[in-house]
Order: sequence, then C-alpha cells, then structure tokens
Amino acid sequence: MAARAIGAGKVTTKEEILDAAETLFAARGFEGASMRAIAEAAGVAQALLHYHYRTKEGLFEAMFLRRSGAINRIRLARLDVMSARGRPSVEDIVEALLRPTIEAGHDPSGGGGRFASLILAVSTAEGEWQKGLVARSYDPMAERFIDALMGALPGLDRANATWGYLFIVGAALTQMAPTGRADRLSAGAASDVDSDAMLARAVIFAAAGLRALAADTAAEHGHSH
Amino acid sequence: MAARAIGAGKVTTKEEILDAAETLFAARGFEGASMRAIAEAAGVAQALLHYHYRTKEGLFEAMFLRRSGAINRIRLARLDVMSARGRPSVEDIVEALLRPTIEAGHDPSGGGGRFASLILAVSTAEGEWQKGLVARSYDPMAERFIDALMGALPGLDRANATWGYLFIVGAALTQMAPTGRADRLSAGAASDVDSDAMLARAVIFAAAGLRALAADTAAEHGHSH
DNA sequence: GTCTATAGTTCGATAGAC
DNA sequence: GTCTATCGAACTATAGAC
Repeated sequence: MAARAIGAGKVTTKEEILDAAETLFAARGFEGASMRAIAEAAGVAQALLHYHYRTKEGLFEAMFLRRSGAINRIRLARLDVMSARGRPSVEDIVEALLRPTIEAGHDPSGGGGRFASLILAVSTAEGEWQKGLVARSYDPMAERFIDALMGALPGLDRANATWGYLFIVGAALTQMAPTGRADRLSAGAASDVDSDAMLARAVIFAAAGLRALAADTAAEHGHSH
Repeated sequence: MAARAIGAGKVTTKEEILDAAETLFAARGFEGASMRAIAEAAGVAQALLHYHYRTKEGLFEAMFLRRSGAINRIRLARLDVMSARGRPSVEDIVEALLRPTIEAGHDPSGGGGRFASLILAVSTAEGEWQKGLVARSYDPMAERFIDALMGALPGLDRANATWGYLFIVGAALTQMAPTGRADRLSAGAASDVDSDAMLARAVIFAAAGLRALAADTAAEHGHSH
C-alpha cells in the first residue's frame, strides 16, 4: 500500500519538495543536484523552493533533518523498550541501531535506499555546516548507543566502544547503497538488494568484533596495571 | 624531506595538476570542485587542464586511477609476499588490505588523508561511469583478497567472505577521513587523527567478525545437510 | 502560496596567439 | 606545452504579478 512513513496527515507541497530533494540529493550529491531539477521533480516552480526553504543549503538541512530525525526516534524508542525489559544483548543493540536505516530505505517516498549514500556524503564533506549538521543529527543518539554497548559488554572502555560504534555504522552504511558490488564480487552468492541478508551478516560480524575489542581492552588493562 | 610516493622521476606539470585535482576533488566532490579552482591550485591556466585531460571527467579518472593503482599494487605485493611464505593469518590479510590506504593518506603530495572520502563518494555515486571506474579499479584486487580470506578461514564461503570484505573496507574507509567524530563521541579517548590506533582496532574487530561469519557458515551447512 | 521572468554569477570547454 | 580571452549554457536567488 506504500503508506507514507514520515508525517501522518495529508501530503503537503512542502513535503513533496522534501521528497524530491531527498531523491536528487542522494543520487547526485549536494552540488550535483540543482534547485531547477528538484523543482521539476517535485512539479513546482523553482521560486517555491526558495520561498519555503530560503536557500539550497536550507532545503538540504530540512530534508536531512526530517529523515535523520525519523530514523533516530525509532532507534532510541527500540533501545528504550529493550532496556526497560532488562539488559539488552549486543546483538539486540546492533540490530536496533541498523534496522531503522534499512527500513527507511524501503520507504518509497524517500531516497529509495539511497539515504545511506547521503549520510556518507555529508559525514565526509569538508564544509563546516555539513559537519555541524552531522553532529546535531547523530551525536546524541550515538552517545546513547555507545553507552548501551558498554553496558552490554563489561570491559569495553569508551575508546573501544566508540571505535566499535563507528566501525559498525561505517560497515553497514556502505552496504546499504545499491552499488551492485556484492553481487559482482561474490558471483551472485551475495546480493546488496537483499538487505535482510546483509543485516543478518552485519549483526554477526559486529557483535563478534565488539566482543573482541572488549577482550582486548581487558587484556591491556590486565597487563599494564 | 617529503619525497613523492607516486612516480619516481621529476615532477611534471601533468602530475602537479593531478595533485591539485586530488586535493580539491576529495575536499569538495566531483561537482563541487571546479576546473578553475583546480587550475589555480596547480598554478596553471585552466585551458591546460583540458589540453592534458580533455574533460573534467577525464581529469577525474586520471587522478583516481593514479592513486588507486598505486595503493592496489602495494596491497597485492604484500599479499604475494605473505602467501609465498605460507598461509597468512586473517590479521595479516586485513592489515595488508587496510594499511596501504592509510599510508597513502600520509602522502603530502596527495589528498592528505582525504582519498578515503573520495573512494566513498565514487562508490556510492549513481553515475554509470563512476560505478565502472570503481569496478575497473578495485574488483580484481578485491577478488584476490576475498580468495585469501577464504583460504585463511576454512568454512568461510564466498557469500560471507564477500560480505566480510565489504564490511571491513566500509568500516575502515569511513574512519580514515578526518571528521573529528571519534574524538567528539569518545570525549577524547579515541582520535581519528591517530590512524595507527584506528588500524589496530580495525584489525581486531575485522578478524573477529570474519571468524564469526565463518563459524556461522559452518553451523548453517551442518544444519541443512 | 504559487507563478513567470530575469538579474547576476559561475561553470566547462574552445579558439587562437606564442 | 602554455597562455589569454571568450562563448554559450547552467546555476542560485530575487522581483513582482496573481
């Protein structure tokens, strides 16, 4: 039925503009997507984009915060539910972290699985406003998940929990964009279209990696003290 | 003395253009970096870029293939040396895969640690010529490392070895770009400026993740047959 | 809130002198 | 091989009618 995953009520013009912006920014990058092309994709005049979002930068920020906010609310809600039931496992935490972004990719209104590319582009950009956007959007959520990882793995210190968190997000995000590389390199045995299979592997991979980092931390502390 | 890491002889104008292109493309992306800005950074007239590389796309390809070729030659040479001495460990394979890209980041002539962002941008771009560029540059090397991983971990099938390879590359590449996120999220306990510390963690994380994927493969085959 | 029209800038690429 | 000068197209953003 393809119900909208963001916003409950009627689809406004402002949201249609954000949808078009998300698709085009994800496909062509910030500089590669023009206001003209976004306006055309949204079926409105170009001047309307400036009326609603002032500048191209403003439009990008609004688009980015809408999607990242929706994803992070789901992530934290799942973490809260799990924590209320007792101490969650590493696997549960990793799944709560990764699955909402994958499911956002299934949302037909949005970038169609390409929001992951957008996050990567923004986080590696050099512009100050883009670094700030990443920090505002993701740091509070990231800190909560890093804390949760330390809670699930006694012996994992903050440095290793942070590395682990960043490794997991980097590993998963780079596989969410539909590049076709998995299919080609595995001769069809793995497919980046099958995001559920990817997620299952990522959880196994990440949980084992985190446990190894925790064991290494404990070993080092044992040696030096 | 900051000797050049690419090319042995005198620094030609063509190479100076490639150096400037690498820095600017990495910092601002393909559309964000203009031929004007690259020419100015290289200290030559803009028309000279077109004389040597025909189009902006041609310049980008030449720049990308120079650096990726240099990195991949080192990777494969290390893998060959290790393989000649016996069966290399998972840790050795992962280190041979990741360290050359980190060391390319130390090369003062190049993108200064930002070539990693460039690889991420190209691999997640939608353009056909960019996907083709990634395939030509990296697939043959990737296949050799996937084979090596399967050789080091009996029980790891091709699908899991491919996922593992892609997870490792994605996890490491996203941490090589100097975003400052590690410092901020860990309150200074981890730093993305210290690439050696990052590499040590990445090797531990990746090796454990791969072993877990191998164990899972074996368990599945045991169940279903 | 939405449109048409356009100002002002920057872009990739080429012509042609040296 | 390197330069200056410039063309034509595309860009962001705004003015002003409805």
